[in-house]
Formats: sequence, structure tokens, C-alpha cells
Amino acid sequence: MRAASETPTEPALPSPELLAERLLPWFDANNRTELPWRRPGTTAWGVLVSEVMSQQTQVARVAPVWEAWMERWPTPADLAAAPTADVLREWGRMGYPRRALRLQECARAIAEDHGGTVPADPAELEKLPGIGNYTAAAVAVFHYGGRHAVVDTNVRRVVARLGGRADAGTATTRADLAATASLLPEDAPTAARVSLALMELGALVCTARKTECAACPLSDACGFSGQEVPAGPSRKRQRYKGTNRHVRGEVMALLRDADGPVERARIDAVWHDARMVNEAVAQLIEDGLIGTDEAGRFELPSR
DNA sequence: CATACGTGGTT
DNA sequence: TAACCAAGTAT
Repeated sequence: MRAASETPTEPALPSPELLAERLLPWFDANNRTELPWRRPGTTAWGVLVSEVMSQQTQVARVAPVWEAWMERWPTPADLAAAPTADVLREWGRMGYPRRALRLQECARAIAEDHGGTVPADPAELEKLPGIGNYTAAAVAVFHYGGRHAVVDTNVRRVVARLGGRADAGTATTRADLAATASLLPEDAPTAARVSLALMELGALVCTARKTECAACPLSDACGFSGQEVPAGPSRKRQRYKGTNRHVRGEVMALLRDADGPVERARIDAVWHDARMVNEAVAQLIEDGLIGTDEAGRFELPSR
């Protein structure tokens, strides 16, 4: 008799041995080796940059920016020394430009506090600006080959489905981390490959809107195999059109594309609601994404 | 735990 | 056409 406090029975997750046995051959055949940061010789810094750029931006959009970026600023010291306006322009239209600011701060911290070497310890990585639980683990695992759970949206979804659920919850939980960790084999280099393969499976086969169980190496070990993904949003989505973020985006686009400092009147012209422009401009200044010159005109920050 | 934070590809 | 959602982080 199970205690009342126990959760209902769910399909058990596969053993690490079975998972690796199924997943690794699949990964060897399906690994997207064309992703530029997967080229042999990519530095830890290059991997870190690719991970930050890929936070909420599709990898296909990231790849060309990453190429140009690493050509221009190959090391943390290079990015640390760059004018921030150049950094924001190179970031282009990838979205969430605060990430670019954090990445430059990260470069400065690594250059100044870590002798230019990207840390290998997730706890140390997570202290850096813009580096959270996922990115810290990703660098520690994908570059350094460590044995840590790498839990992004793909992995959370795959692990949830292995356990018989259609999808994971809204945020990464302790349970997600523990469940993913329980799937890792003891050997660190093998665990690192399993981590990347799990993510790749979620990106290519076990996707948000549909499952491709026929192409999945884990289908016979999966609690969700053969089931349809329920229609409708898996979680609450934020609107974009007409929001403050939208106005911020318009202002940033104007300043990125401008040759020099921009008059306030041109800023005001990006949006019909003057109050929203005021709010957006004030926030962007506060965030350090834009600045003003001695004449009160607006521009991307020089430093 | 919920929400703010950009932009565009895919369905 | 819209809706959905993308290698998340900070608050």
C-alpha cells in the first residue's frame, strides 16, 4: 500500500546504461556538426559566446552572428576592450540586447578576474554576468567535458516525456535537475556526450509541437511514445506587439542603424504613444543600452 | 512562482 | 494569418 503523500505512479526513467546505449549511436549519426561552434578547436570562450547568443534565439539565427563575432573578438580580452556600441551593433537583431551587455561584462570579468581563462566549474561560471544554471552547465559540459546535468527547454521536455508527461512545467525545478542527473552515466566524457545528445534529440526529434517517435532511439523506453502533443500553448505566452518591449526594440533599432547621435524628435517618431517612448527611453538609459551626448542627443553607449 | 525582456522562423 | 515558441536570466 503506497502512502497517501506519494505521487501517482509514473513510467520509470530508463537506466543511464540503456539511455547511453540508445542515444549515443543516434547522436553520432545526427549531430549537427555544421554548427560553427562545434568545429574542432573552438575555445571555451567560443562555446560560452554561442550559449549566451542561443538563449531564447534559434541557433540558425545565431550561427552567422557567432562567426562574425568570433572573427572580430576571438578572446575575452578582445571583447572587453571593444566599444559597447560596436558590441550592440554586432549583436544585431538577435533580440534581448541586454545579453550583449552582460556578455561584455562577462568578458571583462574573465579577463580581469580569471586571467583570461573561462572557468570549468559550473558554480564559478554561474557567478558571471548573464550566466545562469543552464549556460554554466553547458560550458562546463560541452567544452570541458564535465559530468553535470545540462537542463534547457529541450532536455526538460525530453525527460518529461520519458516519464510519461507531454511537457515539463514552466520553469526548471530541482526535480528537473535531479531527474536529468539520474540519467547520466558515471564516466564524465560519456556523460557529457549524453547531455549533448539529449538536447539534440529535443531539438531535432522530440520537439515542442510534435513528436517523431518513429525516428526516436528512445521510443521503446519512453512513457510518452506514440502519444500526440496536446494542442494549445504549453504555458502562458507574453504578447509583443504594442508592448514596452516593442517600443524598446524600435528605439534600439533606430540607434543601431544611425550613423551618429540621434535627435529626440527622431526617437519620438518611432512610436505613436509619447508616454510609452518616454518610458522606454528611460529604461534603456537605466539598463545602459543607450546614452546621451553633451547636446542631449541619443546614441549607443561608447563604453 | 510569475513576469519582463526582442526578434523572427515555423506551423 | 496568427499563434507558437526558441540551447534562459534576473528579479
